[in-house]
Amino acid sequence: MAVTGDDTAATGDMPTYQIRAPTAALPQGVVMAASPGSLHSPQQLAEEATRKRELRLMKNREAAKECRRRKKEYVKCLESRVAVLEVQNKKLIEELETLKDICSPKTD
DNA sequence: TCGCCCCAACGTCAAGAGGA
DNA sequence: TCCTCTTGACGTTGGGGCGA
Repeated sequence: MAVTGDDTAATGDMPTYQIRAPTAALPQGVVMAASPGSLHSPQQLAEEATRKRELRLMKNREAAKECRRRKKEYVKCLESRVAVLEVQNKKLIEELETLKDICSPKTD
């Protein structure tokens, strides 16, 4: 997998959401087409067209699943970063208040 | 128990990006 | 220019919660 989101979670740069994965092997059950030169009759052509469509749908089905998986991962990463930044922000506000107390002149 | 709503996951289509 | 991949959009489906 080319997406390396975990190492940047909640710290530095956002992971690249859209990174192309190297083309994986065909899903199970997919059979490569016969060579086009071996097709002649309209029926054979129709079968070939159907087979190509089914192959395309199968690939896109898998691609959509993977795309959603990456998106969920990305969103989780963003959420955890938000959580970290909120804690950080809270600490800084507290620190600021402390410094204000220290530096402000006493008015008794 | 039933009908309704909400949500997550899915399959498909279409458009755009990028490589050959 | 063609082909493949990626992803947003949309409709469908199944499961869980909730009130009548």
